[in-house]
Amino acid sequence: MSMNERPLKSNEWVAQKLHLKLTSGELSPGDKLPSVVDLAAEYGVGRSTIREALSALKAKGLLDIRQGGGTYVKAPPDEPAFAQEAWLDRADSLLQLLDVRKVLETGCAALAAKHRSEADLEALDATLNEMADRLDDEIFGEQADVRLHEQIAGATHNPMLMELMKTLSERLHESMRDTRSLWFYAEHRSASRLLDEHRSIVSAIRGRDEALASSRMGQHLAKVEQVLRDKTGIL
Amino acid sequence: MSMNERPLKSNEWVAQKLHLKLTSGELSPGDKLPSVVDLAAEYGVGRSTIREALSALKAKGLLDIRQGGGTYVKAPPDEPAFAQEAWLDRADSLLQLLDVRKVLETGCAALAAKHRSEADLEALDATLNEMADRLDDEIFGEQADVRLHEQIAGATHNPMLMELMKTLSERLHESMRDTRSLWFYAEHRSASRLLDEHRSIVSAIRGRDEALASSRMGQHLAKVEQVLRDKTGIL
DNA sequence: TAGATCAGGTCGTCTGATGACTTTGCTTTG
DNA sequence: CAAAGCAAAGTCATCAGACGACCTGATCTA
Repeated sequence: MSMNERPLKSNEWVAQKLHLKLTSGELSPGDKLPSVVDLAAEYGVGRSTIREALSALKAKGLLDIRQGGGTYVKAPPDEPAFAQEAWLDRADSLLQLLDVRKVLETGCAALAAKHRSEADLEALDATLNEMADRLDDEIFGEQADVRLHEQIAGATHNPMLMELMKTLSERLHESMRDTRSLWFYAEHRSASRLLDEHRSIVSAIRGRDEALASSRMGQHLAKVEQVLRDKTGIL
Repeated sequence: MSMNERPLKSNEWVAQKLHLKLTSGELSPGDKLPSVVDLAAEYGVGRSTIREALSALKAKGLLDIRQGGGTYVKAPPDEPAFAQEAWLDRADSLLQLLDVRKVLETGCAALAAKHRSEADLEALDATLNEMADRLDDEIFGEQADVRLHEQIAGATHNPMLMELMKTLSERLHESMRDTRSLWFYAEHRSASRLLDEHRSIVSAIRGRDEALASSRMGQHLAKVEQVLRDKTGIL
């Protein structure tokens, strides 16, 4: 029954929805949007509301509205990547990047313990099992690692944290591209130990123990950082 | 020659006119614009046209439109139009916003405990003393509160965290602009209790006790959230 | 005095009507 | 047959009236 507890005004809501379709690639530059009337029907709002949303997106340079012709997706203003994530550019060093990661990941672990659903647990288990099955596959191991941390962020069911983690993770991997790669999974022993740590984190999330999940994640990241320190000169 | 004489659409024309008044200083940050009805009369167009123009300017971050309250000129964004923080728009609800805040602030508290300098401590103490001296000044109390949390973020010496906190904090206050205001400092008792909590957090930071600083910050925010829940219906 | 109530101002949205412009497909014409 | 002409449909642009939601400040009441 409690269907509408929307903190956002309808026009903002529509604008966000459309903005998502633009950035997520569901709509590509050059594509034509449905007519105002159709959009109004689709989102269950009036035409004025749609027009306000479109005007806002147009003001941001995302849309091209042609009278009588329709509404089209404009080519992104060239440098979206740079300006978009301004906060990331504040990083003076990899060390700071890792600190932010620690903050976000421990927080995610705690929130995941609080909000995780059964489906989240299943997904986490599946990833853990895959990791166990292919302990010696270095490339796969790293991908699964990334995926596991993504899933933990996903288990918070908080879109902002997921976005933040995703962006940070990309930047982190980019920063370490040269040095990181596979050293981490080079030994069976390391991979095995990592798996144990991951399991214990997931276990805490399963048990809904926020503090434990957070601290285990913290310790895990500290160890990763330590290895990074020992095996490479980048810190 | 440039045949750029295509007649501007009314809404664009109005948006340009208003934009000029903003950038030319004829309207300064904080100023209140005429009502939609008045603007419509002034420019000889319909209300929808005015609203589309306002929506566009709002999308560019130039205006603050408050339902029932009027339209106000926003402080010009430091980083011009393009420094939009995409991650913030992912928020579906105030609850999620508060969760992110908890993650960031507890993390900041821990990192502040690790990295704080003597100068940071002095600044924190100064703010605490001011809060103590003016326990009954509600407006000042709130400003000092914001400042204290900013200083804690600053004590991490991590520009990314400072940026994230600043952006989040602005958004949070905007979201709660309506309901928050001064209820929190309305009673001497509340202000006094808050001061104690803040002192204990700073104390943990001084002692370089990361875990303690983090948990105290967490408890502090939980209490704030509880008050928010009790005193207002917005959660 | 503190809280409840009320009224006026203002934003938020829907809707029907009308005009302007673009696209498209069909028809006319050389 | 092909090109020009034309009419209809599709779509954006704008207006005006009506209502609801929300904020503020003044008034009333316990």
